[in-house]
This record gives sequence, structure tokens and C-alpha cells, in this order.
Amino acid sequence: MKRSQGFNVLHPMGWDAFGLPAEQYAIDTGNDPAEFTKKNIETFRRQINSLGFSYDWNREINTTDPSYYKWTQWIFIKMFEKGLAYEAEVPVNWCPALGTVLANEEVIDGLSERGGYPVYRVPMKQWMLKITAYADRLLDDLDLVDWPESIKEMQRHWIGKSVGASVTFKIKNSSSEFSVFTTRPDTLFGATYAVLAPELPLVKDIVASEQEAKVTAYIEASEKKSELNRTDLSKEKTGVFTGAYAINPVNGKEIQIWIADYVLSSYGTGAIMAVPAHDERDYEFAKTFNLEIIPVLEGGDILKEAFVGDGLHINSGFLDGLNKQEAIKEIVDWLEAKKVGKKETSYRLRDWLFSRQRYWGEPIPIIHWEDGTTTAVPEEELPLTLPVTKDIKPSGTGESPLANMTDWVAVTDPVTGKKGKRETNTMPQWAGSSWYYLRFIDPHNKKQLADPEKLKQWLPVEIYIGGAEHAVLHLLYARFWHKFLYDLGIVPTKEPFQKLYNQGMILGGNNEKMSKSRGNVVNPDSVVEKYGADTLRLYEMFMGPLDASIAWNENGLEGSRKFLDRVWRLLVDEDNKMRDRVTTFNDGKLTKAYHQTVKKVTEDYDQLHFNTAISQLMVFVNEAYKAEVLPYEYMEGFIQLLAPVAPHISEELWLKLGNKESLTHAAWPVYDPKELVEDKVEVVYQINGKVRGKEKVARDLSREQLEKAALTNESIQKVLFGLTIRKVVIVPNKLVNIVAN
RNA sequence: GCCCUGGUGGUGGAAUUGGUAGACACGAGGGACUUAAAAUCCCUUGGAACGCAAGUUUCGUGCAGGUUCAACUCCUGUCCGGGGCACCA
Repeated sequence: MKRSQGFNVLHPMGWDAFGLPAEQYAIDTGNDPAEFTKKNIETFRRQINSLGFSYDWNREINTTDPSYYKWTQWIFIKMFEKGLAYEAEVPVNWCPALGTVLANEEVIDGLSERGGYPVYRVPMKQWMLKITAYADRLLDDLDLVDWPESIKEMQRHWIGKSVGASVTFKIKNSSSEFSVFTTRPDTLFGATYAVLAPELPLVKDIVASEQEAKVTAYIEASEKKSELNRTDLSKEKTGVFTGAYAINPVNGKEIQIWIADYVLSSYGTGAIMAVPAHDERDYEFAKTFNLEIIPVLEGGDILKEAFVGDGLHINSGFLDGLNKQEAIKEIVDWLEAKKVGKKETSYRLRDWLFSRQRYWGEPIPIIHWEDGTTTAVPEEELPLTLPVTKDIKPSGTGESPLANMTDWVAVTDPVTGKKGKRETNTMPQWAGSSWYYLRFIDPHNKKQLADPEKLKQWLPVEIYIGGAEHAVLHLLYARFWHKFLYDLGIVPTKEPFQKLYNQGMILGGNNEKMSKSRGNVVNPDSVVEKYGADTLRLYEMFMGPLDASIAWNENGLEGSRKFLDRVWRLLVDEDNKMRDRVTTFNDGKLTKAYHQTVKKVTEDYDQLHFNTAISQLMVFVNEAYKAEVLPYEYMEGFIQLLAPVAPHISEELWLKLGNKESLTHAAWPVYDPKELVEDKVEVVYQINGKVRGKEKVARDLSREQLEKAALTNESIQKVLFGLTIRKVVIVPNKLVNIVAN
């Protein structure tokens, strides 16, 4: 439609084909992922073409193609140069029995999905991308885009900016100290114990000898739990006392230091001050382990539950009598003056764990030299390609299978003769998909990621249609990369996607997500063969709103086919000729319906409301069946309206009507608003809000005329008999509501 | 546990800012055409009660309240389904 309206439309298709499933299949079958990925892509391309989508295959891209991932690697090197890519020790799901690192989805209840072997969280050196450096911009620039509010909310929530303070606690009989982050520094007087995340290195330094056994056991147990697992167990609080005490800086009080897995090392400093009187989790924990609870805010009943509302401070020394806002300011000033804390902003967003211990991903273009230095592969050597192999085996050490390929791994500096090893981790699937929309704009460019002039012409992406499962991760990563490229002066816009729309899924007949393991997959090939591509397209669009998930149902499919047949018979007779009813003569009987249809369908398409657009097309066809003459002009317009959902039949009918050129180049039909103006409107008469009558009256009657018309209406008078009119509400051209008793 | 999202006839779903609930389609029922069937065309179709009938009354958008002349729509509470999650300290 947009093309027919004179817009220049970029409608490309690409393949994001790296990733775990392909790797698994390669390991299982001993095939080269590059080969079967190519075959699969060919199948998909054939199916897509059979449905008549007008993709521009000249712009096809494939994230696994070296000429594409050359630029993915190039972006990584730029990040590395800017200090945004760094190495850190991060826990992974290590499965000793399989000799490999597992993805979260491969771990079920602490055991590997394949084989059921135990899985441990162990630290491993990994590449990280510093997305947190962009946290504020990722948050603030959400205001620039036209996205559903719920998605923006999810991203805001994910970034999770919160303003509070850090407070430093000294440890009794020790030179160590630790900081906590709190959004409620004003409740510091109520801090009766502190909790550290079990994996914090400090724990081992401070644990008292008599508690050591218990603490070690607890740490080991929590290593086996994933973070999600920890949340699952949130109802029952667990934890162990370390035997150490911290000094509350505000009153010198000694408080116990515990470890518990409800405190995550990844958020804030991995340590909290617990104020059980005014935090629900701390309250539960304190109740479980019988720890002291001191209220520092007025209101609530700490015998029953934590009080999280606002109240005047009590038991809080110099904060007594202040409200939350005043007290926070006062205590932060105090902490800063005493140098035991300061105002601080914390984000829930963590840096992006960017490496995978896999073969089937973009190689990370980094060399580790024997002298301990680390450099990026020189730009002119890109792309750094994956070594071809049919024999992908786990390395056994937790490294990627690439570690086995010693020829590939070993490098020697041609100038100095220095020896080095290539990075064997590869990039996650998110990498290639974080910038592919840029490559579509200039897919064959050998010199740069894309021509700046072309980027300027096309960006930002006007509408991005994708699944809701990408609401946070993919869309946040892509925004991050885009902003980074903006800072490098490569892309001209701050945001990649102006408008966002989440399409729903078509579910299997049993109302579950289609998947091979559920056996409810519908292959488009068989549907296209039985009913035709147009029917499939029409039905998919007619099933319901684009953003809803709906179960597949073949009955409706027949209905869609019937409609298309009906359209055909409306215009074409048994001899396969255009019907005589289609003529240049216009008796005006279809005029209003036609203009209404053009208006509604055009507007609905614009908003992606395909189901209601199709229903309007059906209404028009029903009208047309009743009409004696079918004005040529209207029929042409109708076919154009139908074309986006059923291109094949539309094109054929278009030719039947005597056109020589394809309809894709014809201008989109327009409606005349004058034809839609009604001189009579139906007005509803209500009594006490209930419909008691309706009548067609002239348009734009005055309030007085409408009231009079209502009161003189026969059925209204009947109901009104014996009642006293209290009030009359009038909505011009719509209704009259008489309040009476 | 938290966050997001949804709940409308037998079914998929419509319904602008609060203003005629159920568009359109599927299914079902009836009729026409046919030797018959399929296909096609036409009619009926939210529930209940009343009526020979045209029709009338009444209930009805998960449930319970509230605001309003008027609520699928706004507010409060609650139940159920779907999706997400990293205990926001």
C-alpha cells in the first residue's frame, strides 16, 4: 500500500543463522553448520516466495556470511578500542560430565538437560560489553521513540535506575570494610544486621572460625543454584551467620553479618544493610532467624509486617521527626561529611556478557600474546573466518570447540616473531542481529558498514515489527550498538527504530506454541497446495489482530477461500470473461459503500488492523452482490485494496479488467469525504440510560429539535407515561437520554 | 514472589473520546436449485421468559463493588489464563 501511495519502501529479508540449535545439530550429526544452514535458508526462501511476499532479495543478508560478520567483528574491535569491551571473571554453567559450558535453557534444576549431570556455577574469563556506560541514554532516549508504553516500561524497568546512597560499614576487629547500596539511607538507624552475597570474596576473609564449616557449605549450595532458582526459593529465606560483626556508622552499634542468597552479587555492591522493620524481605529474614527489628518510622505494626510507607522518623537520633525526603537529604549530608557514604545512583542493568564457549558464532577478533598482552586483529585482516570442520567436539575444558583447532588458534607476529593464541570464544547470537537493519540499507558495500549517504536517506527504521520476546534484550542491545555507532559518527540518528509493533504468534491447534516436540506444526507448503497462497495470507490476517496469539484452525481457512472465490465470481463469468455487470455506467448505488471501504481499509492498513480491513472488504463484496451494476472504477479500486492481502488473485483480476500493467505500480485509491456525508443520522432515544427507541433524523439538528423529536416519539411517550422528566442529556447526532422517574 | 498482558455468543473476533454490545467470518438451523449430493444463492442465529405472530420484557463483556444521565471502556478489590523475571535492597 505504501508503495502505491508513492513511498519508497525497503522490504528486505535476512537470516540470523548463528546459534545453539545449529551447533547442537552439527555435533549430533557431524555436519558442517555452514552447509546445512545454507540448505535450510533455501527452503525458507522458497516457502516465502511461494506466499508471494515482495521481498527485495538483492538485499538479502546472512549473519553467518563472512562478508557480513566482517562488520560485526569490526564493530567489536571499535568497542574494544574504546574500552567498551573488556574481560572479566563471570560465572558460567559448567558441566564437568559433558566437558562443556551450558546455556541457561540447557540447565534444569541444577542438572544438564542432556544426561542429567550436575552443573556448577564457576567463574570463567569472559568478554563483556559495557552497556552500563549507556544506561542513562538508553533510559532517557526512550522518550524519543514511538513505542508501546508497555515495552518502554519493561526497558525502563530493566535498566532500573534508582537513586540512593552508598554507606560504608567497618568490620569489627578487622581492617576490612564493605559498602552497601540503599535507596533508604534514612532508615540507617534501623539497620540491625547486614547481608552479603555468598559469592563475595570478602566473605572468606571475615568468616569466624567456628562458623567456617557452615558458611562454606552454604556457599557451595548456592553455587548450584541459578539466579532464577534462587528467586523460586524466595518464599523460604535461607542464610548463615558469618560470625563477624559490622559497625553501623551512624550509631556505632555492632550488627551481625550474614550471608544469604536473596542478596545477589550482581546488583549494587552485593551487600545490603537490613532494615527489617521497613523492608519486606529483610522482615521475613529477620523473623526466620530471630533477628532484632527496630522501627524507625512512625505508623505500621512491626509485630505483624514490615511498614514500607512514609512516616515521621523515630529512634533515629538527629533524624527524629523528619519525613522520608527530608531525612534522606539530612543523612546523605551527614554521611558525606563523615566520609562514610555518599549519594549514589545504581542501575539494575548489568554489563552484557558477550562471549560464548561455542563454535557456531562470529569469532571474537582478539589475539592473546605470549607476553601477556591482548590486541585486536588488524582491521585489514577481517573477516576472521571460522575454520571449516565437520567435527565439532567439546573441548573438555569449558573452552569453545575452536580450542581444539590448534592450527587456527596459533598465530605468529610476522614482524617480531612473537607467538600468540586467538581468542576461542565466539559472539552470542545477539551480535549479528544488533545491527543487521543497517546492512540492509547497503548490503554489498565492501569498504564500509554502509554508505553514510544511504544511511542518512533511510534511517531511522520507520516501523519495526517483531515478537514481544525481544522486548528487552534484543531491542536494548540493538539500541546500545546504534548509540555507539552514533558516537562514532557512523549512523545519523540517536535511535534505530522509530516505531515498534509486536506481532502475535499463530499457535498450534491445541493452543500451544507450535513446535516439533509438541507435534502441532503446520507446514505452509501443504496449506498453499490445498488452498493457495492468497487464502493462507488472507486467513492469517483475518484471524484476529496482528498483535494477538491465535490458534490455527482449518475451518476458517475454508471460509477465506470461499471469500476469494466469491470475489472472483463477482467479476468473472463461467466463460472466464469479465462480467457484463462491470461497466462504465454508475447508478450511484455503490458509491457510498465504495468510499467508506476505501477510507476504512486504507486507515486500517495504516494501523496494521488487517482483520477489520478485510471485514470491510467483505462488507463491500456483500453490497456489490446486491447491486445491478458494478462501476468499473469501483471494481478497480476494490481490487487494489484487496491486493496487499491477496496479491495473486488481485493481479489476475486486474488484468481481466483490461489493464496491461501490473497493479503494483498503480496509484492507491483515494476516497472523497463528500461522498461519506450522510444527510440523515440515526439517533438513539434512551430513558434512564436504556435504549427505548431510535429514529432517523436530519443531520445536525439542534439540541432543542432533538429533544422535541425524542419527546414526541411514539415508543418514548409510551414508556414515559406517568413519569416525571428530571433531566435530558443530548449528544448531537448520537442520542437523547431522558432521566425520569 | 515481582513485572507485563489478556478475559466479550457454540468459535475467531468487532465496538472512535465513556454514548445503540456482538460488525465481519466460522459453526449450527431452515429454505431455493438438483433425481440426489457437492458447490452456489437467500433467510435465521447471545441467553432466558412471554406471544399464534409482527414482536415484547429481561439478563448479559471473568467476578464483587464504585463513579456517571450513560461503563466492554474510568476507579478499587478479586479470580483465572498467557508471557517475562536478574528478590530493584
